[in-house]
Amino acid sequence: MTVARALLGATVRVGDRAVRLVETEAYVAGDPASHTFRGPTRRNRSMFGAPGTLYVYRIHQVVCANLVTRSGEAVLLRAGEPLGLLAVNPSGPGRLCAVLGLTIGDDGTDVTRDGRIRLYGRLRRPARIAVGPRVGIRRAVDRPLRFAEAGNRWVSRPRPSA
DNA sequence: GAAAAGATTACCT
DNA sequence: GGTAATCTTTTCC
Repeated sequence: MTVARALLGATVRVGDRAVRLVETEAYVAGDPASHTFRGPTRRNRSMFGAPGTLYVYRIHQVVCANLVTRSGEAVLLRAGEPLGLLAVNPSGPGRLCAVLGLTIGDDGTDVTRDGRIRLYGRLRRPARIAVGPRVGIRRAVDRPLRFAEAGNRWVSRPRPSA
Protein backbone atom coordinates (compact mmCIF):
# COMPACT_ATOMS: atom_id res chain seq x y z
CA MET A 1 0.00 0.00 0.00
CA THR A 2 3.09 2.15 0.05
CA VAL A 3 3.05 1.87 -3.71
CA ALA A 4 -0.61 2.82 -3.85
CA ARG A 5 0.23 6.14 -2.20
CA ALA A 6 3.31 6.64 -4.36
CA LEU A 7 1.24 6.21 -7.51
CA LEU A 8 -0.94 9.21 -6.68
CA GLY A 9 0.16 12.00 -8.95
CA ALA A 10 1.98 9.63 -11.30
CA THR A 11 1.14 9.62 -14.98
CA VAL A 12 -0.12 6.60 -16.90
CA ARG A 13 0.09 6.71 -20.66
CA VAL A 14 -1.51 4.25 -23.06
CA GLY A 15 -0.81 5.01 -26.68
CA ASP A 16 -1.51 8.72 -27.10
CA ARG A 17 -3.77 9.04 -24.08
CA ALA A 18 -2.56 9.86 -20.60
CA VAL A 19 -4.00 10.53 -17.18
CA ARG A 20 -2.56 11.64 -13.87
CA LEU A 21 -3.61 9.20 -11.17
CA VAL A 22 -5.64 10.70 -8.35
CA GLU A 23 -7.22 7.61 -6.80
CA THR A 24 -5.98 4.08 -6.10
CA GLU A 25 -6.78 1.09 -3.94
CA ALA A 26 -4.37 -1.48 -2.51
CA TYR A 27 -5.02 -5.21 -2.55
CA VAL A 28 -2.52 -7.10 -0.46
CA ALA A 29 -1.66 -10.71 0.37
CA GLY A 30 -4.11 -12.30 2.78
CA ASP A 31 -6.75 -9.72 1.90
CA PRO A 32 -10.20 -11.36 1.77
CA ALA A 33 -11.28 -8.80 -0.80
CA SER A 34 -8.42 -9.56 -3.15
CA HIS A 35 -8.81 -11.83 -6.15
CA THR A 36 -5.65 -13.59 -5.00
CA PHE A 37 -7.10 -14.51 -1.62
CA ARG A 38 -8.03 -18.04 -2.67
CA GLY A 39 -4.87 -18.71 -4.61
CA PRO A 40 -4.01 -18.45 -8.29
CA THR A 41 -6.77 -18.99 -10.80
CA ARG A 42 -6.98 -18.64 -14.54
CA ARG A 43 -8.21 -15.07 -14.25
CA ASN A 44 -5.80 -13.65 -11.71
CA ARG A 45 -2.62 -15.41 -12.86
CA SER A 46 -1.08 -12.15 -14.01
CA MET A 47 -1.52 -10.76 -10.51
CA PHE A 48 1.14 -13.22 -9.43
CA GLY A 49 3.50 -11.98 -12.10
CA ALA A 50 6.50 -9.70 -11.78
CA PRO A 51 6.14 -6.20 -10.32
CA GLY A 52 5.01 -3.82 -13.02
CA THR A 53 2.75 -6.36 -14.65
CA LEU A 54 -0.69 -5.16 -15.64
CA TYR A 55 -3.62 -7.15 -14.28
CA VAL A 56 -6.79 -6.41 -16.22
CA TYR A 57 -10.01 -8.19 -15.43
CA ARG A 58 -13.58 -7.97 -16.62
CA ILE A 59 -16.53 -7.56 -14.30
CA HIS A 60 -20.13 -7.04 -15.34
CA GLN A 61 -19.56 -5.37 -18.70
CA VAL A 62 -16.58 -3.32 -17.64
CA VAL A 63 -12.84 -3.80 -17.26
CA CYS A 64 -10.59 -2.64 -14.43
CA ALA A 65 -6.81 -2.31 -14.41
CA ASN A 66 -4.34 -3.07 -11.64
CA LEU A 67 -0.61 -2.68 -11.37
CA VAL A 68 1.19 -5.57 -9.69
CA THR A 69 3.49 -4.41 -6.87
CA ARG A 70 4.58 -7.75 -5.51
CA SER A 71 3.58 -11.27 -6.44
CA GLY A 72 -0.02 -11.64 -5.31
CA GLU A 73 -0.45 -7.96 -4.52
CA ALA A 74 -1.62 -5.15 -6.76
CA VAL A 75 -2.93 -1.62 -6.89
CA LEU A 76 -6.29 -0.92 -8.49
CA LEU A 77 -6.33 2.22 -10.62
CA ARG A 78 -9.61 3.87 -9.74
CA ALA A 79 -9.52 7.36 -11.17
CA GLY A 80 -7.32 9.83 -12.98
CA GLU A 81 -7.16 13.40 -14.11
CA PRO A 82 -7.16 13.77 -17.92
CA LEU A 83 -3.96 15.18 -19.39
CA GLY A 84 -4.08 17.09 -22.62
CA LEU A 85 -7.41 18.19 -24.01
CA LEU A 86 -9.41 15.09 -23.40
CA ALA A 87 -13.15 15.58 -23.14
CA VAL A 88 -13.52 12.46 -21.09
CA ASN A 89 -14.43 11.36 -17.60
CA PRO A 90 -11.94 8.88 -16.11
CA SER A 91 -13.58 9.00 -12.69
CA GLY A 92 -14.11 5.37 -11.75
CA PRO A 93 -12.28 2.11 -12.51
CA GLY A 94 -14.37 1.14 -15.53
CA ARG A 95 -14.38 4.63 -16.97
CA LEU A 96 -10.66 5.02 -16.47
CA CYS A 97 -9.93 1.87 -18.47
CA ALA A 98 -12.32 2.95 -21.18
CA VAL A 99 -10.61 6.32 -21.46
CA LEU A 100 -7.15 4.80 -21.63
CA GLY A 101 -8.30 2.20 -24.11
CA LEU A 102 -7.29 -0.68 -21.88
CA THR A 103 -8.92 -4.01 -22.67
CA ILE A 104 -8.78 -7.56 -21.41
CA GLY A 105 -6.13 -8.09 -24.06
CA ASP A 106 -3.75 -5.89 -22.08
CA ASP A 107 -3.81 -8.33 -19.17
CA GLY A 108 -0.32 -9.52 -18.31
CA THR A 109 1.47 -6.68 -20.06
CA ASP A 110 4.79 -5.74 -18.47
CA VAL A 111 4.66 -1.97 -18.12
CA THR A 112 8.40 -1.74 -17.66
CA ARG A 113 9.01 -3.29 -21.08
CA ASP A 114 5.98 -2.49 -23.18
CA GLY A 115 6.19 0.67 -25.26
CA ARG A 116 2.47 1.43 -25.56
CA ILE A 117 1.69 1.40 -21.86
CA ARG A 118 4.02 3.39 -19.68
CA LEU A 119 4.31 4.93 -16.23
CA TYR A 120 5.87 8.30 -15.56
CA GLY A 121 6.85 10.01 -12.33
CA ARG A 122 4.77 12.58 -10.60
CA LEU A 123 4.07 15.84 -12.39
CA ARG A 124 3.27 17.44 -9.10
CA ARG A 125 2.92 16.06 -5.66
CA PRO A 126 -0.60 15.72 -4.24
CA ALA A 127 -1.23 18.47 -1.72
CA ARG A 128 -2.89 16.09 0.67
CA ILE A 129 -3.71 12.42 0.48
CA ALA A 130 -7.11 11.26 1.66
CA VAL A 131 -7.43 7.74 3.02
CA GLY A 132 -10.65 5.82 3.30
CA PRO A 133 -12.35 2.42 3.05
CA ARG A 134 -12.41 0.76 -0.34
CA VAL A 135 -15.45 0.95 -2.55
CA GLY A 136 -17.67 -1.67 -4.12
CA ILE A 137 -16.30 -4.72 -2.35
CA ARG A 138 -18.15 -7.03 0.02
CA ARG A 139 -15.26 -8.32 2.08
CA ALA A 140 -12.86 -6.45 4.37
CA VAL A 141 -14.87 -3.32 3.61
CA ASP A 142 -13.44 -1.45 6.56
CA ARG A 143 -9.79 -1.63 5.65
CA PRO A 144 -8.46 1.88 4.88
CA LEU A 145 -6.62 0.88 1.72
CA ARG A 146 -8.09 3.49 -0.59
CA PHE A 147 -5.97 6.51 -1.39
CA ALA A 148 -6.89 9.66 -3.24
CA GLU A 149 -5.66 13.16 -3.76
CA ALA A 150 -7.69 15.31 -1.38
CA GLY A 151 -9.97 17.78 -3.09
CA ASN A 152 -9.34 16.59 -6.64
CA ARG A 153 -12.47 16.86 -8.77
CA TRP A 154 -11.80 13.58 -10.56
CA VAL A 155 -11.88 11.40 -7.45
CA SER A 156 -14.85 9.10 -7.78
CA ARG A 157 -17.72 9.12 -5.33
CA PRO A 158 -18.07 8.57 -2.49
CA ARG A 159 -15.07 10.70 -1.73
CA PRO A 160 -12.93 9.68 1.23
CA SER A 161 -12.81 12.37 3.84
CA ALA A 162 -10.10 11.28 6.26
C1' DG B 1 -23.20 -28.67 -17.05
C1' DA B 2 -25.60 -25.28 -14.15
C1' DA B 3 -25.80 -21.74 -10.61
C1' DA B 4 -23.87 -17.87 -7.98
C1' DA B 5 -20.94 -14.01 -7.20
C1' DG B 6 -18.52 -9.79 -8.45
C1' DA B 7 -12.63 -4.47 -7.09
C1' DT B 8 -19.29 -1.41 -11.72
C1' DT B 9 -22.35 1.90 -13.61
C1' DA B 10 -26.62 4.00 -14.58
C1' DC B 11 -31.11 4.99 -13.59
C1' DC B 12 -35.37 5.05 -10.57
C1' DT B 13 -37.72 6.39 -6.20
C1' DG C 1 -30.22 5.21 -1.14
C1' DG C 2 -31.59 1.10 -3.63
C1' DT C 3 -32.01 -1.89 -7.60
C1' DA C 4 -31.40 -3.57 -12.32
C1' DA C 5 -28.47 -4.51 -16.28
C1' DT C 6 -25.26 -7.84 -18.02
C1' DC C 7 -21.52 -11.35 -18.61
C1' DT C 8 -17.29 -13.74 -17.39
C1' DT C 9 -15.01 -16.56 -14.04
C1' DT C 10 -15.42 -19.54 -10.32
C1' DT C 11 -17.47 -23.20 -7.77
C1' DC C 12 -20.40 -26.96 -6.83
C1' DC C 13 -23.26 -31.16 -8.26
